[in-house]
Amino acid sequence: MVIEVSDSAAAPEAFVLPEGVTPTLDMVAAAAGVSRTTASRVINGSSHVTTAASDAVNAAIDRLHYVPNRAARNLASKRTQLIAVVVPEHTSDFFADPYFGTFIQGAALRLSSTDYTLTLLVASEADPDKTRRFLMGGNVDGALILSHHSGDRDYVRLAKSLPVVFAGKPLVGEEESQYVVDIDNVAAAREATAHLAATGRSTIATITGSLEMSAGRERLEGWHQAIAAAGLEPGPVEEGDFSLESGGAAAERLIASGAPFDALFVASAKMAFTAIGALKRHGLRVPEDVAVTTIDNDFYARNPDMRLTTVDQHTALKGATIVEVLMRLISGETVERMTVVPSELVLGDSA
Amino acid sequence: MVIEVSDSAAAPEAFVLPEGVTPTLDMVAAAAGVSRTTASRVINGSSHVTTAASDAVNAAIDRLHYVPNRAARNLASKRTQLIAVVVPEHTSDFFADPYFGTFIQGAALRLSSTDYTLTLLVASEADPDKTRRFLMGGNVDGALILSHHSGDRDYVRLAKSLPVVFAGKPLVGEEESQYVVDIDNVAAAREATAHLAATGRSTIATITGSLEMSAGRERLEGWHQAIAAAGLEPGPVEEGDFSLESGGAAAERLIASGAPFDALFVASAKMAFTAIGALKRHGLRVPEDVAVTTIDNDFYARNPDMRLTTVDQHTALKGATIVEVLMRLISGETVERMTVVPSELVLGDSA
DNA sequence: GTGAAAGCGCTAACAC
DNA sequence: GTGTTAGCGCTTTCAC
Repeated sequence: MVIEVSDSAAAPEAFVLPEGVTPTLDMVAAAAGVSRTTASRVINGSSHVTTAASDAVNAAIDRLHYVPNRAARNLASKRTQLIAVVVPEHTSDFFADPYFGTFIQGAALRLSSTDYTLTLLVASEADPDKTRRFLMGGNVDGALILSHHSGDRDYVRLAKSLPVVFAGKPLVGEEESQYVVDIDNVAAAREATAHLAATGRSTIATITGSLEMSAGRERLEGWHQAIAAAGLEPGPVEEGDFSLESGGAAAERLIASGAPFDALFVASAKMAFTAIGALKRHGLRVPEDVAVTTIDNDFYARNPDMRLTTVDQHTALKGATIVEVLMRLISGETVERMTVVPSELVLGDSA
Repeated sequence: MVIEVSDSAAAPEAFVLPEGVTPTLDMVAAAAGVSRTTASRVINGSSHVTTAASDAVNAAIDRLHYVPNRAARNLASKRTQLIAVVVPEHTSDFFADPYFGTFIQGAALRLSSTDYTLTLLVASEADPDKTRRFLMGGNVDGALILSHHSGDRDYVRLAKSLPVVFAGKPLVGEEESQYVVDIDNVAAAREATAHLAATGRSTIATITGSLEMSAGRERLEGWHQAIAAAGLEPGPVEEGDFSLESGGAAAERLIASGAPFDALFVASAKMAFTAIGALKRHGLRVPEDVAVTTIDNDFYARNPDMRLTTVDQHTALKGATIVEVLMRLISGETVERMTVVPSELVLGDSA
């Protein structure tokens, strides 16, 4: 093609990559025989371009292996194409938790089908302002907050000047001013507890998550609701904090209290894992003596020793959904404040 | 300074943020009474600026809450301040693995003390070229490859046009042309196995990792070396693939084979976890009947049922180190092809 | 439908 | 040590 270049016009250079030179939009335009504007239009999928021109540009792009320069594009368009996933710094455990990875996977995968790029922002506790400055400084088009702790208040404020979506409800009120993606914690706990009642258990205890977090409180509420719906009396309650250790510790207290129970709803699989260990150490068989259900279908729930009967909260889907919501927000669409991700009971061997 | 502004020159506006207007470098310069260049110099920490000017600029920055625009900065400087962490798409398990999160944590934390931003790039298997284009298109200053599989060959090639560091050796040869950060797998396996020999065990079996991966092969080699050093005969060998299930399956085969053994080195804690489950199911006590050591001090090794005697490979440190190496590479320093991250034996209850 | 011209906010020679 | 002058590569009015 264009092998016989006459002396006259045409720019042979436009067709040959001068080795090591990154092609620019202008080169593409030249090679396609159109103006830079038209080339830009084609790249950005604008209509109002003849198919002829469009084809020529695309051909040139392929030929030159053209890749748009993000910095230039962002500068001119005043968009960054970057969205931040903000994670808390401290909890060393947080990163090792399968929840983190799975969530990120869902988010990254959803994002990879767009022009957006995900950046992981570790919220420095030593210098919280650094994170805020980065977010507010026009470095990102939006943010996903993947934390649940005290500092959340700051992010709620941040939401006033930047599209922000929370994975799970932040503690503080102001429900009206924040976007949240989460499962229905009350319903999930209700379902897990109802399963225990449905299988004939009469005294259902619970180990709660941190009651400082809405997930903890809501799951406790779900437990209450299911018990009431089944016409039972609430069994003993022990408070955990969603950590691995707290599950076993709470189970120990439950046993030590002497209050009898033949079923147990634990607010998370991570806690259920150690709670069951404690039950076994005390000679209680699961599910024969104590049937156990929980929430999260992660490693702890699928562990080889015993597959738990649990509520799968589709963490990867949650990650994808939160991205979805953020994208809508960024593009100016109207979005529900609360987006509920479906969850479902998965039967295992613990109940 | 410049408090008494006369009617004449000076721009009072420079001191007041016109509400909702993002301050630019020019505004900072104006407010500080210097040229844009000087302001830029101060921001970029260049020397050759009087402290007076420097102070004035910094004061203006604080007053205006100035944050540099990354796009503009990147465009002008031809740097992106972005480094990509490339992870494989497929292995859904990969993300849920504590290794992933812990590694990312280390990398992100190290990076947060720099001006660089980390972006997570999920290598699409459907369209591998997309990942390559993104990386080659001048979108990032460097890349960390956190995969170990077949596709690695592509990244090795990529390393020719972009600073790239691998977490763990890619399979393919060409050791001379790639930067790698890893523990000494041979030494780690040797140490874990030597511990078994040192505690008086005489027949040490092993469950290997995938022998398609250098980590798998090297750990097997370490096992061999330790056994030879102890003057023992090699025990039975079963091949796993680093997956959770493969550990249990390999242990079953080991038992089924009838070959006796009183110790077992498993190439990863993840596999050791299920392998021990299998041993127990067959009435073998750990460590009484079979002493077990492994590699990785993650959740699987610290599980509440039994803390394993294992080699901690300091995954977070590895993440930080790999960033360190990449940063050096980017800044043009000479770096060793291979950087070894220290590892150490941690005693538990399994051996 | 297409192009010309004007920047986006910053860094980097190059003079002074 | 500091300012002036050009762009970086792209999007985007605004005419045509």
